[in-house]
Amino acid sequence: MEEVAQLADVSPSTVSLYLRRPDEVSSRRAEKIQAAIDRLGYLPNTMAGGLASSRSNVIGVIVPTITNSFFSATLETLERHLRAAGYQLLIGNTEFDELREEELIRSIMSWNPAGLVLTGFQHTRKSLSLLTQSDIPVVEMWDYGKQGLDMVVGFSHQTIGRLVAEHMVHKGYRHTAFLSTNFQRDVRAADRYQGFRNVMEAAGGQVQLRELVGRSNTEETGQLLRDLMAERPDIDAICCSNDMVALGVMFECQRQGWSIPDRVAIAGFGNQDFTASTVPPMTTVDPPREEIGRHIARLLLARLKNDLPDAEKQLDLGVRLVIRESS
Amino acid sequence: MEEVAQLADVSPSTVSLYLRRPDEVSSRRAEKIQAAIDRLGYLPNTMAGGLASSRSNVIGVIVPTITNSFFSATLETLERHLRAAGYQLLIGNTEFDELREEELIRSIMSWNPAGLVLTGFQHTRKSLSLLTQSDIPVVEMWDYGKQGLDMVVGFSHQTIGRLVAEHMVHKGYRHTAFLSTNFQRDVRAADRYQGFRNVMEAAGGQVQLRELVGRSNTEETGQLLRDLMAERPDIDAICCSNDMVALGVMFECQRQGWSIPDRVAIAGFGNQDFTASTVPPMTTVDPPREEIGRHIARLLLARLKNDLPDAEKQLDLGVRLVIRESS
DNA sequence: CTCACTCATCGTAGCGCTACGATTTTTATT
DNA sequence: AATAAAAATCGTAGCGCTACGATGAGTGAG
Repeated sequence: MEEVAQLADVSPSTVSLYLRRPDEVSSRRAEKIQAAIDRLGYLPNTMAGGLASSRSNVIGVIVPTITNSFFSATLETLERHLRAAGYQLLIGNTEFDELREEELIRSIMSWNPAGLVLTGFQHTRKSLSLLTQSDIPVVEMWDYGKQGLDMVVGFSHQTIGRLVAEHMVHKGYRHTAFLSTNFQRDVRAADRYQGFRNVMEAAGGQVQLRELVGRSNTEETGQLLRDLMAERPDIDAICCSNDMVALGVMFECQRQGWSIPDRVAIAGFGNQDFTASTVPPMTTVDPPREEIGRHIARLLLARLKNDLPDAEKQLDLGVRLVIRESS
Repeated sequence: MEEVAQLADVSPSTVSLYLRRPDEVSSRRAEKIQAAIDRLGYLPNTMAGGLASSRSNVIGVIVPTITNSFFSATLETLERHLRAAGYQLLIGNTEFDELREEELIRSIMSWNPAGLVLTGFQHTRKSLSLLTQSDIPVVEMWDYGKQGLDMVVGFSHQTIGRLVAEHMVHKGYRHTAFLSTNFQRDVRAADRYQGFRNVMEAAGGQVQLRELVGRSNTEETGQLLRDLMAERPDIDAICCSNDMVALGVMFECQRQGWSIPDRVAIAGFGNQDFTASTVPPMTTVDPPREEIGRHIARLLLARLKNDLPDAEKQLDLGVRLVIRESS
């Protein structure tokens, strides 16, 4: 910066000002400064800037895993919008472990970030106290309906289960199963199950619950399905905790020669790209992946400019039931 | 830090030393300092530390997209290994745009990172000069065989095409097609095509090339396949640029009643989880997703300790052809 | 042509930490 | 007990920038 200033024949302060608020510098000097910057290949030191101004352009985002098209689509959108506003994302993944989340929060907070985005409402006590003690804006995403720390952008997972169950009840299915990734890993799947079961049982139907042990994996899914159908041959519809599980179920049905939806109806969650093309096309629920990212950026930016009314801090983006031929 | 020092009755220097190299502080003070830290909930300021030591614990990683299980698996592994060594990942995605990559490099370099990980060998002139002018360790990943900037960890995409072609030639297929995501978006798919075509044509076979327009998407894939087969009904094998495309092809075959592999054989790339469970199970090529992450971490850490011999800077991790019933 | 006023530029004092040499304390040796 | 050597602790001077009040240049009115 010193060097740039010398070459442009101005003081370092002016260079700094030019970098931060270019229109407050006369165009004559602005040009000289820009020329000097280009010539020297000068890159400002973000850390020094952050230290001096005691705020940073960092926004931390913590997701369970980035190997999952759900969160990664949100991340990508969020990144695009926040980068456009001059922010840098610091991404951490908890691998579905609350303690890792706590570590990550600690680690990210040491950057004194401008904001923090977490997935869901489940955090350790320590995490909560860390977050409430600092006054960093926090967004909890991908869920809705519980007490949030600050801002919330998501949707209700119970509603998803409810929508699918209502659809299945309407279609006349009563002997159903809920085939799920492990609840311990994916707490929100448990909410979807709750929603599904409440409606199904209220309508006089039954729900058999089966959880996968490891990461959801189409092979294990096939095995679980065979066991389930051997034990409960009357099952006529299966609600899967996500599209990947549903895909595994569809493959197994094809392998066993069980026709979909006549022998058994199937529904997933996620509305992943391939669901439109399975044979038959898959009924699923479309979560607002990108919208979540977009709205988080919006709320966060408004909050950082201090004009976010309390009334708009919680956002339920809803979901859309996509009915196709598999049910 | 000041406060911690006062509470623990030592100087700030000692607190700093304790934080950086705890075993150089007597256990008596170490305990007092830790107690003070806990009591005050002290979190060190990473920016101040980075500024003062003029090096940071940041490692930048730039991938085309994180919405892709290829890169995200590598990212996850890389993150785990580097975090264990005290580094923080700064992730950027280029959305397959070289200019965005340049911007990202600039933005990440302003953090003066300890290292930088890029995807592939294609960069703008400016990017190259930025990278060569600084002495930041650079890793180029997910490719191999071209001239790298510094370290390289990946595998040859031509080899992948070659392996699939050799397998298909061996099985007697000669009227083939290569169905691909857009080469502009995915430059490495073009290498796979080259490898495939070289071998297939050398064996007297033919290759029809078809590129998808947008993001790979199973619906568009189906359309493209129908057109292709209408135009070239003699086609007996299709090599797809990745598993998702191959899945779209398999669905369309099922819909059309074309038996796999009798009417047409199919191969993909990626060895994604679902490939083992499709009907029939899909022939594909397994890339060393996690290994790439692991080895990048290893090379980078060795390099940062200055003991990476030049001979070990380039790493071809190879791939594995996974032959299943679809071909 | 002067004066008050506005806008552009500059100088200085930190931001919170680390590096490093100076100083003090502890330990080992005779 | 005295001394050297080693280990632990401390004080000071920045790291590269920004914030902010001080200074200088430019502008229009009288």
